[in-house]
Amino acid sequence: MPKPISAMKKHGVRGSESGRAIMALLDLLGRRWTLRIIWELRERALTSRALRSACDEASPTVLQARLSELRQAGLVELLPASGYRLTQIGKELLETFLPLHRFAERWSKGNRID
Amino acid sequence: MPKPISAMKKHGVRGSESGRAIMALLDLLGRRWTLRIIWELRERALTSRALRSACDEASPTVLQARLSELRQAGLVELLPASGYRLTQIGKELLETFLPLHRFAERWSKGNRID
DNA sequence: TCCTGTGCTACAATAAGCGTAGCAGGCATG
DNA sequence: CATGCCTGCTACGCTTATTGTAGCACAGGA
Repeated sequence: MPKPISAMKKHGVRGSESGRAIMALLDLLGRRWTLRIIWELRERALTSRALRSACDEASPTVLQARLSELRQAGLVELLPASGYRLTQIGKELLETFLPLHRFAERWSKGNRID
Repeated sequence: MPKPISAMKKHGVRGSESGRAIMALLDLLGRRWTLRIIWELRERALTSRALRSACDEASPTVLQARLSELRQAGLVELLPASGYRLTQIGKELLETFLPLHRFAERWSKGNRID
């Protein structure tokens, strides 16, 4: 880790001090459940509890933490009516790695997971 | 986390028991330094120490762990001569989120990181 | 009021990550 | 052989992140 989180300004993103946006983004996405959350929100808004179910009953502690970070980053927003959903730029992010889905299939075929 | 890591067969990938390749992939990529490592290997092979420098002097413990996982997943290989580099399918993975670079720039402009 | 669902949080325990230091092996040079 | 330097890799003690369980306050509907 570039810097201890506790040394950052509240809500900062590790790697951002490098001035390289890609580092900050990779760091943000490289935290547990972040990618998964974005993935689960790919086609519909979800309430926090529905999201938790979708994420295999992950701990609400981390989920809330990730949701805060994602909202802070402007990638996810909370609508009182329908729950959490991707923002416009959040959807753009999703689209950049939608091909990942097809890749995953190809990859798992040549890769003995268990 | 779907299951405690210690409950998995050695070298398994969390999420793989769901039968959904994308989950296993998202989980693999959603560990610290994994995305960054792939990124740093995008255009050249690196020795473990060079990779460590590139990754802002990250702890060798985690780096080695990630490299093992990535090799296990067939995305990275170690060449005695030149060091670590992406495999063919590893490069394909990289290409699926190369657009991330451009996205990161766009994203950071509308996002006050610090 | 009572029930249900929402977003969210406390808290203790476990697991992951970190930083320092150092290992064995290969391979050149003296 | 001895010395030095580089490689991949690991031990270990400490800090941080994540987990799991439980529960909060609030809002709406019956």
